Amino acid sequence: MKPDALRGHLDALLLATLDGRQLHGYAIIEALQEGSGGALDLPTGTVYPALRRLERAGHVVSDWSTVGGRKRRTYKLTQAGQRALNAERSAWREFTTVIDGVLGGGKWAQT
Amino acid sequence: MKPDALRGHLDALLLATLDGRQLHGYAIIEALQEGSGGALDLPTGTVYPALRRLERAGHVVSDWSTVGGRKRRTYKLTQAGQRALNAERSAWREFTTVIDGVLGGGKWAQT
DNA sequence: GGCTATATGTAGCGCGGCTACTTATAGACG
DNA sequence: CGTCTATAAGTAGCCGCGCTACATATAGCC
Repeated sequence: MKPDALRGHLDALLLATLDGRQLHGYAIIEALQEGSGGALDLPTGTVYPALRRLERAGHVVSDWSTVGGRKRRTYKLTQAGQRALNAERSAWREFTTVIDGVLGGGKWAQT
Repeated sequence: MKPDALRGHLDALLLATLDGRQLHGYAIIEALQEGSGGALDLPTGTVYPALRRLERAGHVVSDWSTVGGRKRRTYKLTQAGQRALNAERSAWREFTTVIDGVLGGGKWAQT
């Protein structure tokens, strides 16, 4: 998976991963690995700044906790984040429809 | 359609647009508009540099012609470009499968 | 002590799509 | 003729964001 492909879709992935549950950053990375069958292995330098952006945007909120001596910053969606997730999902659907149409429609399109 | 979403997928769109026919840059932009139902309206500052990148990469070749007093640079796929298009198509399929899985798999995934 | 896993974070790079602009011709309209 | 639109190609430079490469810290195992 070329890295550029994620551009503009990372927020959707993070919001979707937090949908209905609260996770800390490290767990989000693992959840993304699992949920993608190993295809997504996002570096911390990608995920942590992205989470802070989402928090600044008001899409998620975070709480600190300590589990087994290790500090965790646990994130969960806000209402605005839930709305943003819905928007991201429909934007994704529209996006794939458009690209699919162009990629497939070259030769064997019938009107 | 947010501009970032295209990142990393523009080459696929251009190659697919040139699949089985030869077009000049301006016509490619129009073909993309048509083929996407108006959703894609790429600025020339996006398309022309991208075509030159594809030519440097050996995926397309261009020929100059003059039609109605206007200069046209007409592009067509090379064999390498055709192969690249196939690769882009399967990469796209894989990409959408992965993202679809994460975006959809949040709550109602069953194993 | 050293290694791995867990956990969070930052500085700075690099690239590619976009904005804004330039150049040029044909044709329509008044 | 002057102006406007459509057609056609191009460049300079901005900007955002995912990535690389670090730094930091604790728990647990050998």
